[in-house]
Amino acid sequence: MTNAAQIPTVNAQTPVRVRFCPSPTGTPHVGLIRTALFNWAYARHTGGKLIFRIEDTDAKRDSEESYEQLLDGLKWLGISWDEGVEVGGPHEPYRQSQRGDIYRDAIEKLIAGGHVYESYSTPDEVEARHKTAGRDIKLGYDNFDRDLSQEQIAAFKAEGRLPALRLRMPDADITFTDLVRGEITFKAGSVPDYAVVRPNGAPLYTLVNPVDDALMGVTHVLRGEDLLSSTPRQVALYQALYEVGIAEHMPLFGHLPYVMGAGNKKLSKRDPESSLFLHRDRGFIPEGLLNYLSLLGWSLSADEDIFTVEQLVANFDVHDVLGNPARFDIKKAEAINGNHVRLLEGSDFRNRLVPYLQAAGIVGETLTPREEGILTEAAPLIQERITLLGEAPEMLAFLFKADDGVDVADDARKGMPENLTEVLDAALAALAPLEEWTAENIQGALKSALVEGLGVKPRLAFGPVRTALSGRRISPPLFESMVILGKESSLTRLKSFRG
RNA sequence: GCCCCCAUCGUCUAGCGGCCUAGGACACCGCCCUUUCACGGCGGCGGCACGGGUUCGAAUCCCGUUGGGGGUACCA
Repeated sequence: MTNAAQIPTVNAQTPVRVRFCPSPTGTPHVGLIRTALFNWAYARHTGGKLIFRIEDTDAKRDSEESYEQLLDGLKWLGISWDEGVEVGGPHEPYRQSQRGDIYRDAIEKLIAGGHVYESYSTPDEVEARHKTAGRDIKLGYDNFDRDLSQEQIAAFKAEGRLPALRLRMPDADITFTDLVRGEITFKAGSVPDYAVVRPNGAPLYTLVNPVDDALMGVTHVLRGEDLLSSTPRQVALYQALYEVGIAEHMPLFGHLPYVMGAGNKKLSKRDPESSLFLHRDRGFIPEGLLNYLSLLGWSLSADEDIFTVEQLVANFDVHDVLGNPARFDIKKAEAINGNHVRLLEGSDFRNRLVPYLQAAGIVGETLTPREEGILTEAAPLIQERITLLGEAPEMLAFLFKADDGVDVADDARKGMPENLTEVLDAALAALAPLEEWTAENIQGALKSALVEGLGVKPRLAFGPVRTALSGRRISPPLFESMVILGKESSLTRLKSFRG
């Protein structure tokens, strides 16, 4: 490591190569997705490449199901990658569990170059040494095995002990310029030699992540702030990798702020709001969720909160990302989603409702022509009334049900006028003779019969009709709903509600 | 303990030395529109953590304090 040539760094001319490299543990977390989004946006903005790599080096925690969910989530959101799992690329394979030979080769080179050494101390022994010396065990590894003599090593081997491999950290400050935080320096000696290979030969994340980034030519490492403190170790490893011919340059690092949950803790996997799929199930649309997520640490301009992913790509630059943690605010996320729902083209909105209607059991797996028709007419009625697509089933169910299948919610029975029966009778009498069943005619007939005729306030006049037809206190616009239902159904429901 | 990061309305943010008596959005509270609920419109509430510098001038630069967060693994 002495007098070694300094590793060159990435400059503004270097074509951008970023990567998203999750470990497949658990269901996709919105913080993870935000990281994927920023990497993707930066790649698209700069005309660079996004590599999608899977860091499944911990067999105990990784799962195939989680891997599938990652793919599902990314595809749903439209976050595409240029190299990686499924699409292939020049650096296959892209799952670290399949790259064992590559790591073995890197390890051999690092050993040959004297950058890593065998460490026989067990964690318990390190802790014990700290305790007897009266030091805090939180100090971490004590570099005990750094300069073991050949005799000591032979003795450990004779005991049958297997060594972990540790990177020899340089005895100098480590400085790098973070893309979102600026220059950061870790003082010499503050980071102990760290393990890169387990005693059983399995490489650790600390090794494989930089090795793969180096091999894949990654230029910008954009990742969560939780990895900030491991950066000096990676910088040191990169230098070693350069010296043994594996790395060509030092990437630029950018640590994205945490996505916080309630209180002052980061949004936990156990926190339901962290689940990408929960949001999808509730009816977030990709446009809305992506818009909201990109607002966590970044902003388009001083006064625009609603924007498209095209605008994001056109304007996104990591240098503009803020370093402070952002709280995930579900209310704001929903409000932004509502804006995007309203922005949807009518037929697009209508079609996106189908899976939610199916999930709620309102319609079957394939819609009947009649259901298709109802949906087409009803969708425009609720597009500006909902913020989440998942609200549609409750609002539209009555249109798809049989006349005798309408349930009346408790709160819909409240607030009925004293003369409920009289109102219903008058409504029936006014509607029955209508020849042209249009919203205008229905409104006119009801208004003159109830509001003007009986002198009932609009709220009390139309409330009973709404409840009779929909069974709900809240519904799509009443007269238009009655048109969709048709005259016969409307009158039938009015009669049966009258009892 | 040590190391590192962060600090503008309740929340997300604009602000990169004078355009700031600090702008927008969400939330909240009024009013208007109105067949319910929404949408939309108008208005209100509400913030530069604190203390020192630097400067003619600081939310903006520097230092410190306080507060919060993360790391300190043979997890990632």
